[in-house]
Amino acid sequence: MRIGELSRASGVEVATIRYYEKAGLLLCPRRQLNGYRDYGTEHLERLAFIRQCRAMDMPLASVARLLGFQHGAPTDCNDINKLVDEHLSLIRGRIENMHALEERLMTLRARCSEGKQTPDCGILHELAASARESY
Amino acid sequence: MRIGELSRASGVEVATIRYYEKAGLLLCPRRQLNGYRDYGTEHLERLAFIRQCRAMDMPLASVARLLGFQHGAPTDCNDINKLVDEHLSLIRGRIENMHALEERLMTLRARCSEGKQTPDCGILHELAASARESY
DNA sequence: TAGAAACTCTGTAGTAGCTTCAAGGTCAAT
DNA sequence: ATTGACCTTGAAGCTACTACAGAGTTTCTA
Repeated sequence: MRIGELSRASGVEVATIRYYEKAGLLLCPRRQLNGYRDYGTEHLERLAFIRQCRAMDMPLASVARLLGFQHGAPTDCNDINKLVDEHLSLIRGRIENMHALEERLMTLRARCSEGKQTPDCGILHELAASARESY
Repeated sequence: MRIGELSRASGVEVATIRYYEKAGLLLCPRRQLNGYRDYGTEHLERLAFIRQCRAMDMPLASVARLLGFQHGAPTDCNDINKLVDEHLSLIRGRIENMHALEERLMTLRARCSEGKQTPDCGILHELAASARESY
């Protein structure tokens, strides 16, 4: 399978596949006589695995660790649980942040209505005021 | 005021202040005889304004536009409202994503319990399975 | 069979928003 | 005199790609 086919099968862009190879996440495939990369189903599996992890916004370093667990010698899998737990709290932290942000933006947005001029814009005034309060 | 003092007053790191200057967000301050940057309160104000915007995760390009509105000629402020509205929907989109992610991670996490070995880890199996389903 | 289109290769640079580093100059206190 | 804290610049590193340049290969179409 050439890289374009792998790309279509996996839904991962060609350039990204090469990037993963360089980053050590995807094993180097053998080459055809013309130098083209020649992938097998094991590459597709691995790439799809990476895609699943990335869809959950895991950093590539974590994906690499999971791949290590998957293909390495059997170990206690507490580290895997921990990795997922930590990622979960990261996401939850972000959600909290985003909610606070949403609140802040809604309040801010309510400060200005249509048809005003910039010197009277409640948004700019609010931002400037809270800036002054911050120091 | 030297850069370290401005940094302490604003809560923005020295290197970041210089970065903002290079990026054109912060006006170049005059220099002392020894070449040190010499800031006034107007810089502190502006920097604090930037910090407020960044705390709401606005991209620097948007911050630059807001600064332009703040210090430029008076205009209709619909563009400001629009900028905030768009940022708000961006944040809301992210929140939705994050919630879906949280769900997915919780389900994933529930697949494995303590004291297992990697070949029996439900997390790895689940990830591999959904990878296989994806192509 | 010629030529165009689609594919592949490598290496490099660009993106956002910083952070860190290297190598040096300045200044106050000991 | 020297230590330590501060300042200067420019360049590189970070994440995870994406885009481009310039070249070679394969495949389709006229």
